[in-house]
Amino acid sequence: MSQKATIHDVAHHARVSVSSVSRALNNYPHVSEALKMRVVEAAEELDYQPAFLAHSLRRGETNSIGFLVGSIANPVISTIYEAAAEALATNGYAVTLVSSRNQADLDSACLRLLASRQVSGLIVSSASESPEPARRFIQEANIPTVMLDRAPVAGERVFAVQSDHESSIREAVRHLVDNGHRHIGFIGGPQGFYPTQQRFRAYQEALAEARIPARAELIRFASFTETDAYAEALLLMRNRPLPTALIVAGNIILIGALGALQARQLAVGRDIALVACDDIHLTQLYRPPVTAIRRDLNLLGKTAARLLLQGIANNGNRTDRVIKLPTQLVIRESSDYLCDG
Amino acid sequence: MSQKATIHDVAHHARVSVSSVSRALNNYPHVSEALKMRVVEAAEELDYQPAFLAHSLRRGETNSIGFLVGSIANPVISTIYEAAAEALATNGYAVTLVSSRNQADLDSACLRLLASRQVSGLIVSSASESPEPARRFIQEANIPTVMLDRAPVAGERVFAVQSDHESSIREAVRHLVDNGHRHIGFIGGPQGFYPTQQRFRAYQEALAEARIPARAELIRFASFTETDAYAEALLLMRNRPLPTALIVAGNIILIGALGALQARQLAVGRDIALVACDDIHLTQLYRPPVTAIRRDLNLLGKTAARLLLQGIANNGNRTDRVIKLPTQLVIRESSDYLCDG
DNA sequence: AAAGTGTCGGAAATCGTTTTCAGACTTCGA
DNA sequence: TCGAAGTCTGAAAACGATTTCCGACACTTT
Repeated sequence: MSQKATIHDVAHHARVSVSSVSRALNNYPHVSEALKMRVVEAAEELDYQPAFLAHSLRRGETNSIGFLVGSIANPVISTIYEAAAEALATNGYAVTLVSSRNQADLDSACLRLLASRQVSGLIVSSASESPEPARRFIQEANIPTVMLDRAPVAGERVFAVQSDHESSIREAVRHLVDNGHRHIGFIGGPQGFYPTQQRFRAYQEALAEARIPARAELIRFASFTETDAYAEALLLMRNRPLPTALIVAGNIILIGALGALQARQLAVGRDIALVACDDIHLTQLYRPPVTAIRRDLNLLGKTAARLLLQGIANNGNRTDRVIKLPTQLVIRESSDYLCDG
Repeated sequence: MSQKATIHDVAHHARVSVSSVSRALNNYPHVSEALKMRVVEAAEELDYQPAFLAHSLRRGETNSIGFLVGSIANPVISTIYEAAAEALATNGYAVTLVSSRNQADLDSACLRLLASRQVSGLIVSSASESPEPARRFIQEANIPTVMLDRAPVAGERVFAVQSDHESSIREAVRHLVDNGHRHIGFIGGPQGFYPTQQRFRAYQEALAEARIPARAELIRFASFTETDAYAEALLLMRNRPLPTALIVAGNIILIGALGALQARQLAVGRDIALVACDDIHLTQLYRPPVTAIRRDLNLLGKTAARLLLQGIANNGNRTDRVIKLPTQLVIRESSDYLCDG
C-alpha cells in the first residue's frame, strides 16, 4: 500500500524544495522555525524515513559497526556483545555480527566481508589469535578498530580493551600454594589464544616466585570444544603424582574438565582443588561451588563501545590506546581448604 | 595508500566502458571472452570490490538480514543464532543482530530500525510475545520473515519454525505421574511468552488426563532474570504440602530454581524431582544430573535460515508456512526415582 | 540608497553502481 | 545482395539521498 516515501514526496507535500527538506531534517543552520515545522509535520504524516542506502552512499558512512567473534555461543562473549551492542545502539549504530566459527583462518575473510560492507568501526574478538593476514588487514584498512581481550595491533586508529588476567592468576596460584599445594595443573585454551598466553605466563611466573618447579606434564592446552577439553583433562590426570590443584582457563575448558574429574571419580574440593577463569553460573551452582576469576563483562563491552565511538569521532586524536580492566578472584569451596598431600 | 578503486578506474584501466565492466563482472550474456578477460584482469590488478552501498542502492536489496532477539546472552538463543548465521553467511548474506533487551515494548522500534536498513529478510525471536504494534509492523512491512519459536503471524511472506514443546512436557508429566508424583509444580517464563504458553497448556492438559487437579498455588511465572526466578521459586516452596516435583521452563528459570532449592535445603532427586526445559551443560554436570527436554538447536537455526532463504527467493510461492521440530525428553537422576510421598 | 544578512527555491553535481537504450558490427538465410 | 536477426559495446539514465551554487527576496543597518 504505502510505498516508502522519498524526500521528493515530503517536499511536495510540505510545498517546499527538496534541499529545504534535507536542511530541515538534518538540523542545518539558516532554516526558519516555520519551515522546519512544516517539513517535520509532512515527514511524520508520510512516515518518511531517509533511505539508508542513499543516505550512506552520499555521506560516506554507514553508521553501522562490525563485530567479529570466534563464537557467539560462548556465554562470556555473548554477554560482552550484549553490553557493547546496547551502548552502540543508543548512539545510533547498528551492528552486524560475524562469527568465524573458531577457525582462525577465516578471520581474514570475515574482516574483508565487514570492510566491504563499509562499516564505520570494528570490534574484534575472534577466537584464536588472528594470523598475519588478518592483522595486516586491520592495520591497512584504516577502520577504527577495538581489539577486545586480544593482542593489540599497531595502527593509527586501533585500540584495545583487555582484562587483567595475569594478576588474578598470580593471586590464584599464591592462594593454592598457601594452602599447601605443590602440584598445580593448568589447562589452557589454544596456545595462540591471547588470554591463554597471558594466563599461562602468569601461572609460570607465580610458580617460579614460589620456587615451585613447573612440571611440564601437568600443563595442557585444548581447543574450543568441550570434548577436546575433556580429553586433555583425562590425559593430564594420567600423570603421577596426581596434581592436587587445577587451574582451568575458560568456561568451555571448565565444562570439559568437570566432566573428566567426575569420570575419574575425583571429588572437587577434596581430592583436587579447582580454579576457573570465568565466573559463569555453573561455578556458583556446582557443588561444591568453584573458585573463579570474576570480571565485569558489562563494563568490558561498554568500554569497548566507548573507545570505538571515541576513535570514530576523534579521528585520531589523543585517547587511551589500550585499557586494562581489573579482575577479581572469588574464592569458593572448590579450593578453600588445606592440601593434606 | 590505495584508495578503493571504483568501477570507473577498472574501466579506464581495461580501456572499456563502465557498463561493460559491470556486465563482465556480473556474468551477463553477450560479452566476449576477450573483454571479460581484460576486465577480470584489471579488476584483480586494482583489487576492485564493488561498493556495497551503490550496488545495493541500485539493485534494491542489501543481501543482509535482520535478526531480532530478546537477549543474545541466553545460551539457547546464541546457539540457534550461530547455526542460522552460518547458513545465511554461506549464501552470501550478512546478518545484523539487534537485541530488544527483553523489553517487549522495544520490539517495534528494533524492527523499524532493521526495516530502515532495508534488510532483505527478518528472523524474529524477541523475548516476550511481541505486542500488537510489532505484529502489525511485521504484517505490513512485507519483508520475508521467520518467526523463531514464536507465535506465527498472518502474512503473505511470514513463516514460522517452532519446537514441539507440548509433547515433551506431556511426556514429562506422565513420567512424573508414573513415578507417583501428585503435587507437580510449574515455573514458567513470562505469561505472554509463546513457549511458556505452549508448555503451560501441555502441563495442564497432561494433569487433566491423569485426573490430577491442578493446584494454582504451585504455578508461577517469572521474568527473564535469575533473581526473579529465584524469588518465584521460593514463593512456590512456601505452600504446603510441598510439591514433590517441579517443572522449570527455560534455562534462566532453571538456574534461579536450583539456587532456591539449595537455599531451602531441598535435595534434588530425593526431596524433589526436577525437570528442565532446556538441555544445557548445567543439566548434565549438575549432581544429580537433571532431566531435561532436548532439542536440536543447530537444526532449528538451519531450518529458520532455509525457510527464510526460500521465502526470499520464491517470492511467495508455495512452501511450508510453519514447521514444527521434534523434542526429546532425556530422563536423568533428578527425576528417575519413585516418589515415596 | 546602497550594502549587508538571513531565508528559501531551483537546478545540478555527486556518491558508485546497475540497467536501459540505441548504435555498430557480424552472421545468416532468402 | 539485402534485410533481419543476433552479438557486442558505449553513452546515458536511473537509484535516493546530500551538497553546492546561485539567484530572489525581505529585512535590517550604515
